[in-house]
Order: sequence, then structure tokens, then C-alpha cells
Amino acid sequence: MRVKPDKKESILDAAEQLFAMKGYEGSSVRDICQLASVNLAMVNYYFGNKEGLFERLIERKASFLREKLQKLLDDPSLSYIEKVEAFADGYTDRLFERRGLTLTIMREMSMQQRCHFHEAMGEIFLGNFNIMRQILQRGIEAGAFRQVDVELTIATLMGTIHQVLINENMVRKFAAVQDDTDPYDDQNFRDRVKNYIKQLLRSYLVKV
Amino acid sequence: MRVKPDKKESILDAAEQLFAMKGYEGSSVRDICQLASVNLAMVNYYFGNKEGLFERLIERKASFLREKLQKLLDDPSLSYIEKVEAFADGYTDRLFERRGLTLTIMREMSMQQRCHFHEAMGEIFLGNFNIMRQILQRGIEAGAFRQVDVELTIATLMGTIHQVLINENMVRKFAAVQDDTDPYDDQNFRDRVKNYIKQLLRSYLVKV
Amino acid sequence: MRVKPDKKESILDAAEQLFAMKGYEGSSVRDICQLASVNLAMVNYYFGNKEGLFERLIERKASFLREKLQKLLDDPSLSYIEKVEAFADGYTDRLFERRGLTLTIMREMSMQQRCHFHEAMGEIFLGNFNIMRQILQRGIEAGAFRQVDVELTIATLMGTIHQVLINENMVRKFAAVQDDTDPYDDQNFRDRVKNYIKQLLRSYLVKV
Amino acid sequence: MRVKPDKKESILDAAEQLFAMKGYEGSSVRDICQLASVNLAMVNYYFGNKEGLFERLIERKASFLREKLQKLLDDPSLSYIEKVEAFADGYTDRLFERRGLTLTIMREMSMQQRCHFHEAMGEIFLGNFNIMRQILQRGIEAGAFRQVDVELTIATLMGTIHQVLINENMVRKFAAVQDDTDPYDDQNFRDRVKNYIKQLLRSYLVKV
DNA sequence: TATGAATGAGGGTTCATTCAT
DNA sequence: AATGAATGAACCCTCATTCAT
Repeated sequence: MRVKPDKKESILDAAEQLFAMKGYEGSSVRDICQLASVNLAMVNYYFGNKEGLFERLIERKASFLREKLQKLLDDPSLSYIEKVEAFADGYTDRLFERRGLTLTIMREMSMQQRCHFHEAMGEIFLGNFNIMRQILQRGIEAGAFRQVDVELTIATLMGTIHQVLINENMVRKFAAVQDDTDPYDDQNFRDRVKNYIKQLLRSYLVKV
Repeated sequence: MRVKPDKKESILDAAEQLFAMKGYEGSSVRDICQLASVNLAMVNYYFGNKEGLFERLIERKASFLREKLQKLLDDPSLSYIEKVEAFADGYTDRLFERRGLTLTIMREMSMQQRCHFHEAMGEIFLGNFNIMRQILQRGIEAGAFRQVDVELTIATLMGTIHQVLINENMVRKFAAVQDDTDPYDDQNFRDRVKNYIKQLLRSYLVKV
Repeated sequence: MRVKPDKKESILDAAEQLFAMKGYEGSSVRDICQLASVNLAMVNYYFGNKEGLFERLIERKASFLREKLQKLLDDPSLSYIEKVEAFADGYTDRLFERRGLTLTIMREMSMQQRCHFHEAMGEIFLGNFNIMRQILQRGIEAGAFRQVDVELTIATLMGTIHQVLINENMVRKFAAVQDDTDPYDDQNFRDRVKNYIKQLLRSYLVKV
Repeated sequence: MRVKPDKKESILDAAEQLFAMKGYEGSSVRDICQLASVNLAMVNYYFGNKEGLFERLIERKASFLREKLQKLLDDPSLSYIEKVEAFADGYTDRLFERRGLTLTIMREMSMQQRCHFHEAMGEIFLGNFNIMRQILQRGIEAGAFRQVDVELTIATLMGTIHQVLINENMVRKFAAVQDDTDPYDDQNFRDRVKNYIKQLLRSYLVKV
């Protein structure tokens, strides 16, 4: 072969895909290795055990988004509502693109099984959460926003997107995409979601 | 014996609790039976198999809420925004009270495993979905609401509540409840969520 | 209901049918009771346990044939070869009619599992075996038959019929019966078998 | 270790032995693995499942005999009756040597359980069946044999041997072997059976 | 006499993991 | 670095049987 495909990466990709479709416990190490075309023992060899594989998967995701959002927070050229909207856009794009992993993480966070996962997952979550919270709080302090419920506003932002990600069947019905197309890859639908969220937040946040 | 404890119900209760905490696959029939203090074979005796138990669990939930919401839709004494708010209140209460099952269902709906579950779960979901949709659409037609994105508005309603239900750890931080109290049973917090959602929707829906 | 169907008999009938099709271990007490339309506990109530049911099934078969064959042995109006042929005819008819039970017994006799069954089954078998042996031995002593291998001759008689009973698929091919007909109920085929056996035995037994 | 015992083969040997004694359903995978001194999971590892093990067992038997018999059919140096006798000898030897598996197969063929086994088993059976049929038919056409019932003649050949194999208890009585000896390994008894069959067939087939 | 509920043992199978090579 | 063989625990489920009524 010309390019040596990184086995470690193959396993992570396969795991991400299978975890998304079948859940953590529903995905056997055997299936993951078969999908990744590597030997069964490689998971334990590279990641120690199945849980190590999962944790590595989380870390892989954690990196990029926060830096981008952090810049947003500090950008003096944007108004508060523009920052909110930019955050919403970036966050939506990110979650749509990493839909599988997002769902996997959400499922794990809603369980008390494998609680040590929560730490790593919580950090990712909390990072974005705190950035958004600062944007909102500063906007309120500056008088640009009303005295809103900051934490629940963030829950709305995240929850709306998650809800869209969860109900693929339902989305398929009202997203007006072809049957063989992934609605989450459809630009029209993604724009619709982004515009909706921005309008919703603006209605709620901005003083009339 | 004085009171005959209904074994069938015990099993369902135990399953609801364990599924919520550890997921469907993470909960073994053994564990469920042990928690319910019944013999291992009773699950198969009463429900055929583990999947039958799950389906029965779904059906048990399905019953009450929809009738109540349906009445809402047809109540002529309420304005459109009052209907939306009443729906939000009822839905929030319901999901808070049945938090465990709600999370279990959400997790299953976000997976492609055990797809035959989706039918039963989808019906529950779709029922509430359609009622809310009708309220919104009629409100729009009547000119009481703006030309909003109906489906995504519903996603916001549901998604916000789910997001709150998922992140127990985070909720605990900003809900200001005592450590040993279930924040979802705290009346202050629940009212906070309900008020937030109503205000959010009112901001978005009602013309200025 | 008008005629009260004998439950005991219903169970025996159902068991005979299921044992024949699926074997002793392949037939669950549940299936038997369901086919017999009786309560699950009736098997243990009437027969003690599953093995008792089987033994009772054997006894039910044991009765009729031997008496008929015994009369044959003592009938002075028949020649030796006529006795052999009458025996073959009667035996063939009997085994064809009770095909299921015959197969069940054969299977059990060929296993070392549940050896206590062998006694009851062996008696049935041995009874017929001994009658035929006497016929043959007396025929040899009287000079009507050649000095043949008596025991193996009986094995041929029984084995040929069993072989025909076992291979239903093969029989169906060369028995020239309609697809929906039980070849063992087809008179032509049964006559063919009977004539074949008689001719075979005559060729072997009778001096030229 | 010096000699590496083939685990796969050990399992097959153990299964052959247990299936013969206790039947397919009466032999648990646990028992088989214990007898073979291998881990419980090895059956699934090597054969997929218990049925796969059985099928593999059949295939292992299928190989040798037919080639030998086929050569017989085409050997120009033998007369028709010599071919029949050679076939009978070879077939008897083979079935005596593989008594356990023969009984197992016969039992399975006589049941409607696990019908997919029948294909593989039927092929083995049919192969030998067809060779013998051709020998007989050509002998008849050549005028060496009488106009006999070909199919039932084969049933007699097979059935007689099977009958001897089934009734170990009875065989023990008239085979005149020591109590601790397997009568099927006794050369005298085997010769007796072979001679009997050859004489029986010659009587029936050959014109006087 | 007859039943539905209940039991404990054991069934086949899959799992994550380890080991010798 | 990488593998195929091997392991023991646990999985869900079915079994024949028993018990209170």
C-alpha cells in the first residue's frame, strides 16, 4: 500500500461510527476492529481497554471548537448579539458535523454508568458553556440584553440542536430532503436551523 | 400476607429505574429481577423477553399525558398563547416527574439499535408533537403568532427540557438546591424552568 | 361441551405427535400441553413427570400387536412361510400406522440417555422378536427353511421397514404419491413394501 | 509441549461421542467442551455455534467412503454380484466403524427438527444410495439380476445394518462376545453380519 | 380436579480481555 | 508491532417442576 493508514485513527473512526449507531455497550470491540480492518487485540494494545478507547475518542473531539469560540468572546469588533449569533452558528455547525459523537456523549452524560467518563465529557461541555455564559452575562451587564435566565438560555441553545440531532426520522419528514440524503448535510436545512436559533435568541435576549 | 405486591409492577419499576441509570444494555435482567426481588424467570414469564419488558414500559408511560393535552387544544376559553403556556407547563411537569423514562427513551431514539422500539416511542412523541403543532399553526393562522418555524419551536420546547434533564451535575450547580435533594423535585427550580420556557416562547411567538 | 375429551389421552396424543417430529428432548412439556389444550401442570399431575409421560406412551403401544402375532404362531392351518409372510404383513401395517411412535422408540433405543426407558421399549421389541424367532426356528427344524441366520433375518425385517420410515424425503421421491399425501398412508406404496419384504424373505428362507 | 493436540479435532471427537450417546439436544456444549478439555467458548470460536459443530461433524464423515464405492462401480473386473457384495462389505465396515455418527445422523434424519441439517446429511446418504442403485440397475439390465425392487433392496441393505447398530443390547445377547468387549469391534460378529447380508442379497438378486 | 404463578438449574451464546508467539 | 488462539465471566432465555389456591 502507498499510504499507511494509521491504525489507531482507523479504530477511533470505527468506534465513533459504531458508538453513534449502536451505543457504547451495543458496540462490541470485535465489531469495531472488524470495521476498522484491524486485529481484535489492537484495541487493548493501543488503548488499554474499551473504556480507554472511548476516553481517547472524547479527547479527540475536545480540541478545536473552544479556541474558536474563545476568540469570539474576546473579539471587540462584535456586538453582544453578534457574538451570540456567531456562537450559535459555530456551535450548530460543529454539532451537525460531529453528530454521531455528540449523540454518544449526550447518552453517556445522561447515565450514571461509567461515571468516570463524565469528567472528560463535562470539561468539553463546560468549556463551551462558560464561554456562552460570559457572553450573555456581559451583555446583560452592558444593558444590551434583558435580565434573562442565563443558564437556561444556554440549555435552550444546546437542547434545541440536540433535539434536532436526535430525531432523524422526524427531521427527515419536515426537512424536505431526498430520501437518500443525510438531512444534516443539507445546507438548506442547516441554514434553517441556524436562522431559527438566532431569531429565537434575539427575540428573547434583546430589549424591545 | 396482607398486601400482595404486584410483581409485574415491581419489575417495571425496577426496570425503569435501572434503564434510566445504566441504559438498556447496561441493565441486565438479573439486576432488574434482583432489584424487584423477583425470580429471574419472571421477566420472560410476564413480558416474553427483555425487549417485551421495555415495550411494556413505554406503553405504561404513553397513556395519561396526551389526553390532558388534547383537551387543552380544544379548550375555547384559552387564548393561543395561554394554550402554549399550558402545554409547556404540563409537558415540563410530566417530563420532570418521569425523568428516568424520558432519558431512556431519548437515548433509544438516538440509536439505530433496536429500531422496532422506535415505532412505539415515536407514537408517544409524535402525539404530543402534533398537538403542539396544531396549537402553533392555528395561532399563526389566527394572527396571534408571528410566522414562526413551527417544528423547530417544538424542538426548542422539548430540547430545552431534555437538556435540563440530561445534565444533572450541571443543574445541581446552578439550581441552588441542597446536596441530598433531587433538583428535579425542587419546586423552585421547576418553576424557574417553567417560567423561563413560557417567557422564551412568548418572546418568540407573540407579535410586538 | 358435549363429549368430555379425555385430557390424559389428549396429552398422550400430543406427546406422541411432538416426540415423533421433534424428539423427546426437543419437545417441551409446554408445547405438549399447548397442543393438547390442557394446563401446563397436568403432565406432572397425571404422569408425575415428563419421563412418566413417555413411559405411559410406550405402554399404550405395547398392547395389541403381540396378541395378534402370537395367534399366528400357534395357527396350525398356516405353513411356515405363510406364517412369516403374515407376520411381515402385520408388522409392516402396524409400524406404518404408528410411524411416529416407532421412530421415537428407535431413537431412544439407539441412545444411552434415559436408559430406564430401554426396559419397557425392549420388552415390546423383544416380544415381537421372540415370536418371529420361534417361527423361523421351527421352520428350520421342520426343514421348511434353510439354515439361515435367524437373528439377522429379523433385523432385516425390522430394519427395512424402519429405513423406509426414516427417510420420508427419499420415499417421497420414489413412492410416486402426490405432494400433499402422506406416502405412508398410500395403499399402493404400502403394498409395494409388503410384497417386497415377503419376496425377499421367501428368496432367502425357502429351499430351492 | 511436545505434541500439540488439535483442539478443533478434540471438540469434534468429543461431540461425535456425546451426540452418539446422548443425542444432539441431550449433549450440552458445556459437556462437549469438558470432555474435550477445552474452554466453553471454543465451540463458538471454531464452529460459530452448536449447529455449526454438528454440520462440520457431518462433513468430516462425508469424504472417504464415496470415492471408494465409486471406484467399485467402475471396476470392470468385477461381476455385478461381486460389486454388490463388495459394496455391502465396504458399507458394513464403514458403518460399524463410525457407528456413533451413523446413529446420530439416522436420528436427525427421522426428525423434522433442524431440517437444514437434512441437506448435508441427505447428500451423504444419497451419494451412496445412487451408487448402489446404479449397480443394481445395470445388473438388471444386463440380465444378471432379477427384476427386483431396487430402492427397497437398498433400504434392506442399509436398514439391516442400522438395525444391528441400534440394538446394542440385543446384539450383545446373540453375538457371543465377552461382556467388556464392544461387539461391533468383534471380527467374528462383523464377518457374520457381512456374510449374512451377502447371502441375503444373492438369494434375492440372482436368478436361479 | 385443576390452575396460574413462581422457581432454580441449566441451556447456548457473546463479551472484553489476555497470552504466546 | 502485531496476531490468532484462548479464556472465564456474564449475557438472555427456556426448561421441567412445584406450589398455593
